[in-house]
Amino acid sequence: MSKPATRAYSRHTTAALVLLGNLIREARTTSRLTAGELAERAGISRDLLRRVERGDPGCSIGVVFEVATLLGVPLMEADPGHLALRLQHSMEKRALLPRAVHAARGKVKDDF
Amino acid sequence: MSKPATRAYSRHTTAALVLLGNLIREARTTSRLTAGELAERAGISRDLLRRVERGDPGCSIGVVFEVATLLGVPLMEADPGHLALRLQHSMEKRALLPRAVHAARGKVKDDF
DNA sequence: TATGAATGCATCATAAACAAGCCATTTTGA
DNA sequence: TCAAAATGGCTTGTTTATGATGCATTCATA
Repeated sequence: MSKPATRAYSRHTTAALVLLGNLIREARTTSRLTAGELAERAGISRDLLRRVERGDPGCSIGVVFEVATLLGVPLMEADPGHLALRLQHSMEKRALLPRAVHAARGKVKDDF
Repeated sequence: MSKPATRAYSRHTTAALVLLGNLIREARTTSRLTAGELAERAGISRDLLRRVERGDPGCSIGVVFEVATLLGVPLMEADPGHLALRLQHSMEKRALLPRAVHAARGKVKDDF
């Protein structure tokens, strides 16, 4: 009984997922690692790695990011090494932002 | 008995997750959307959105990416709009790559 | 400064991810 | 070519994420 995907994903989301999966697989083959080898290093099953490389939306984001990290596939950062810096800035910025948002009565940014 | 994260994540992975969560929350507050409103639009519970904004590694990557997409938070693409193009290139490239990797006997890219 | 609203955080039931194992098929390199 | 190895794709049982609910706390704004 294959689950009938109770959740819907936008085209953009699907594209991002599949792209990330492709990048991971490319990086793995470039590194000459078998699926079994990489799965073992990542501490996951070979089956799960297969889903990751496919861009399965149901995979845990932590697992996907960890595999990408193991292979050196860039995640959020535009230039490598800037992730930590961006995170720091983000944390500082957050301290300044309002902690709660009350329902907007006027116009809401709705153009998406 | 909540088992405390049987899985281990690297520092880099955690940073990327928290950063993405922060970006999502910043985008939400900037758009003046409450957690309940955004959760409803994303088709998820408010509780899950909270975990997403926290950078919980256990969240489905599809859910996280979908929320980010709803808010316009860039995912893989350096410049917006290039995701589809990158995906296309990736798919073409994949057709040329070897489909199986046999265990390397020589030296393996192991420097990570 | 009130006060209605938003958020944080528990708990519990349920749906879904995940691991393990197995076999068929494809691929690589000798 | 051919045999060993890698991959694809199931299935089953266990672990875990998720939704629903409720409540305490904090916040925004009138």
